Amino acid sequence: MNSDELCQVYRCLCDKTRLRILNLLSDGALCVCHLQEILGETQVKVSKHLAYLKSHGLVESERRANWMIYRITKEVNPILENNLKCLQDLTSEDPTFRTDLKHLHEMDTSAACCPSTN
Amino acid sequence: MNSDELCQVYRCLCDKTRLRILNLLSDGALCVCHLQEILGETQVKVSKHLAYLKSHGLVESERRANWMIYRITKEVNPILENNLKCLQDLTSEDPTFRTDLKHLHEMDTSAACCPSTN
DNA sequence: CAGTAATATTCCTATATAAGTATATACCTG
DNA sequence: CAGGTATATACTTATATAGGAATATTACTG
Repeated sequence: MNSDELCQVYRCLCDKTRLRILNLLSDGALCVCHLQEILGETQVKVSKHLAYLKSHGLVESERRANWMIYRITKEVNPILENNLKCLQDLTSEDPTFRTDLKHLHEMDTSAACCPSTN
Repeated sequence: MNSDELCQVYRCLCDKTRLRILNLLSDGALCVCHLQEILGETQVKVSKHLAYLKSHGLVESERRANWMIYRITKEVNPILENNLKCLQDLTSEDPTFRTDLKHLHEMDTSAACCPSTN
């Protein structure tokens, strides 16, 4: 990785919605509709931020029927990995991250779109 | 630190000139003219990026006669500290960072503006 | 105090990007 | 294939910010 790619990773990290998405995906893959529900944001907004993250290689996606499942890219960028750990440390301090994760864990994962339901 | 402050740190990190500055300052305090010379950028550009970093608390400055000495803020933000370490790891891979540090070490530090000359 | 050096700020323009509205695409079901 | 659901894209507007030119500020020197 060079300095320009590094800047690009930070550009991905400097938006709150994207940080929230990455925080949630750190816990495992999720479909757009679940992200949308947890974040309480519009479909367009979530979809566009996911597209941004994907276009810069931080996440990857896979279609399952109607749903698109997003996950942190498997060969994780080391810088990203490092910062995702920081995010987890912040979870205890920041109410947004904490509440997001709480919602995630309370969520019904029996729906067809749930990646775990395979 | 909360999620908004975290975003702001990443905003500081997502510009190449600022990353180069932080990389150099990781090695110790420097005046604007030295940064300017090493980076090969205009005075305005360097000064404005330093102002940006300062306004968000990543660096602090101190006047010494005609010169302004900038350094990484002493009570370093843990996220910043973590990423500065990553920068150091990247130094071996990225030509820009490496060359900047090389210039720094070759620089004449006997000038009046040098922070070490105290 | 006049001149000079170092640095900061103001004003301007160009570009990236965030977010909304509307529309398109992909896939499933009957 | 018609209709519905999930997701993506195009278009538009507003805002942040990068960078340049000119100017202001601060401090030193004689």
